[in-house]
Order: sequence, then structure tokens, then C-alpha cells
Amino acid sequence: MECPNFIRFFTSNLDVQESDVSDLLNQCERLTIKKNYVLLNQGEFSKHTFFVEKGLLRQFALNENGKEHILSFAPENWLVTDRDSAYFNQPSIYSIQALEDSLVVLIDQSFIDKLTQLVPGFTAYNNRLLHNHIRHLQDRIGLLLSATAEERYLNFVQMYPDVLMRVPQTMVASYLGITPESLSRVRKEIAHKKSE
Amino acid sequence: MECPNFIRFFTSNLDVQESDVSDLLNQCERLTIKKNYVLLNQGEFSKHTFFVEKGLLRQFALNENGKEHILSFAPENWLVTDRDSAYFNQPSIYSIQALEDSLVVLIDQSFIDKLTQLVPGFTAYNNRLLHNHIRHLQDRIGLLLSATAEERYLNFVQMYPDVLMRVPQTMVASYLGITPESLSRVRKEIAHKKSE
DNA sequence: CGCCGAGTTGAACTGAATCAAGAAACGTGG
DNA sequence: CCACGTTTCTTGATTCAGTTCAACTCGGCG
Repeated sequence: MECPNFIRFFTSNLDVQESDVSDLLNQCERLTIKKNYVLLNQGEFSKHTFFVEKGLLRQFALNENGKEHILSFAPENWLVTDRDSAYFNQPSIYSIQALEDSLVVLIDQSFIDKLTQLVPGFTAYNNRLLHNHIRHLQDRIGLLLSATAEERYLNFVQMYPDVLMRVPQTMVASYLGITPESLSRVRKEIAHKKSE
Repeated sequence: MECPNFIRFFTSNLDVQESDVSDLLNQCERLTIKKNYVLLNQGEFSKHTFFVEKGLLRQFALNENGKEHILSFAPENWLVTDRDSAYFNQPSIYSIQALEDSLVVLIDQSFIDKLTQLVPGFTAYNNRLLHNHIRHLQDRIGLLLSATAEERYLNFVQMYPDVLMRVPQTMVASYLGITPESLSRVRKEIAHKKSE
């Protein structure tokens, strides 16, 4: 079970031997999961970060009123963590589920520690990932605060054209914070504009 | 010009001498600014992180349509950074402005580096701050995706009772992503409910 | 005293939600 | 490979939360 994406993810931006990462990878648990399989349920604990080698995951929550909203999609080469659980010993707010048959690598703290030891630049790299993630979340907040459903959808199309093609529209709607019906109408409206 | 909050912020959770932090503080620029003073303008660059020793800042953006939205409030003991500018060499998306007469400490990369050198646990602490920040942003996204104006306001009241008392309602509205008029009505509604 | 910005209130409007019903696409087993 | 049930998408009618615009109140401050 090869994991070329994983190897590339940790070697391409870091000064480290492929063989070293490969060794570390071999110490990690790997999971081949079917579409719809739930890796982590809301309320459970997990110290793992999931690296998506192949397939597509989503991280989502059900709120009090039974509405579900999607925090993130994670296609190949993405990392998904439940921070509440992994770093703050709190039950997870989000569930993590496969939207396609997937292959994920389970990373834990010891992997991070070993990589930190092995690669001088890793801490900085990791920090950079976190800062980038923060920027991304801030952008999304900005959109939610001041963009219409249509603008948010167009932004999504531009940012994640790949994901768009791989998930049902319902889920895109849930990511954007609108109903599937509204998304359908928004799309119709856009198509209509284009054909003029 | 003493900065007890600053000292406490970096000593209380870290295994480091007060005198060491104090020395580092003395190498940092400090700014005493008046209400409404703009520390950073949208589009500018700044490699600094601002630590709020006293007073209150806000981080906000004006979008295309001239609408302003507030990304964050920063009262005493908060850190504010423009990540685009500080870590990714991009012009800042957000402006940073004082909402009260304030005293801020300007932290730069060399401060971080020195503290990292000096205090073994600092990297982990810093990481923890970042993860916590991410959680916070995720929570906000969750609210924006599925809570009503009233629910968002009540959440704000609970989370930031202090800020609530210190800023004009207009700004709270802008943080929540609603108009000042709507906020006024929401508050009226809540008061009405309580008096029953 | 008079101005000015912040907050409130009202009336009309609008973007998106809801509810309900069909149509299309999809996968699974015979 | 087709038939059937299930999920996904579309469309329509109605409702509703929140916006917009405009007028008015209130408290502070020169």
C-alpha cells in the first residue's frame, strides 16, 4: 500500500530524505475505508490527524436544531484534525466521514515529534501550515459576513473546482450555509446570465 | 511605561524568568495610541504582531461594496496579527485600529526567535495558541452557518461581555454580520422576552 | 443653546428558507 | 442489462428573517 502523496507532502517542502519519511510512514496506521464510513463521531475523542492519501473526507457537525453544516472538505493531500479532541482533551464537535472510498494515514503526536527531531525546518513548516489555515478560515468568515449566496458559490467554484465535481450539491450548499433548493436556484440564475 | 500584562502573558504559562521576558520586552517597540488611531491600513505591510497591553483594538475590512466587517476585537492581553502581511508577504486585507486610547507592544520575528531559544516550551505554547485560535474561528463559522442573528448576539454577549460594554453597537453588529438596525431590534426582542 | 453621532422605530422590500411535488440520476440486485 | 427503489436535483408557491431607507429621539459636548 503505497502512499506517494504522503511522501511528497512531507519531502517536497522540507529538507529531509524520502527514506526517512518513508520509515516514519511505516510506523503510522493506515486505513482503507469505504464511502460513508465515519472516522470520528461528534462527541468522541481522537488524538489523530488524518492525512488523505486518496479519496475525499468531510468534517461536519449537526447542531441543536438538527441542521448539518460542513466545516471542511478534504481531498487528496489534505490534513484533517479535530482540534478540540486532539489538542484540548474535549469531545469533538465535528464528525469526520468519507465521501468516497479513501485511503488515510493516521498521524499522531509521536510522528510530529519524530519529524521535529529529524528535520530542523519542520516546526517552521508546521507553523506555516497553521497560519495558512487561519487565513483560510478568516477568508471564509469574511465571505459569510458580507457575501450573498451567489458570491459565496462563485467563490467556491473558483477555489475548489475539483471538490465541486466530486460531491453532491447538497453538501456544497451545506458548506456555503444555504439550502440545497437555494443553491439550485443560484446555479440556474448563473447559467441564465452566462447564456446572454 | 510598565507592561505587567505583557510580562504575565509570557511568564504565567511558560517556564521562564520574569527578568528575561522583561529584557526582551525592552527590546520591543511600544506605542501609546489614541482612540481611532490606525495601526495598519488595508493594503499595507507589517511584520509585527500587536500585543494589547491596555485598551482595545479592532481588525476590520472594507469589501468591494463599501461594507465593513469586523474580523476581531482585541482587548487587553490579546494578540493581533495580519497574517497575509506578516507571514505570506501579501498586502494586508484587514486594517487594525484602536477603539480606545491604547498601549500596544510590537512583537516581531526576532522576539519569537529569542523566546524560542530561551524557553524550551515556547514552541509548543505558541502552537497551542494557534490551535486555539483555529478552534475559535471554526466556532464562529459554525455560528454564521447555522445560527440566527439573535443566537449570534446572545453568543457574543456570553463570550465577550466586556467588549460588549466598551464598543458602540454598530461595531457589534458589524462583527455579527447584521445591520445596526437589526441588532437594535434583536436587543429589543430579547429585553421583551426577559420581562415576561 | 444647538449640533452631531449613536440608537431606535416604522414601513416597504428582498434574498433565502420552507414546504411540497415532480423529474432526473444512481446504484444494486435480479 | 434492465427494473426498481433511493437519493439528488429542480421547480413552484408561500413565508420569514433581515435589509433598506427615512424619520425621529436621546445624550453628550463644543
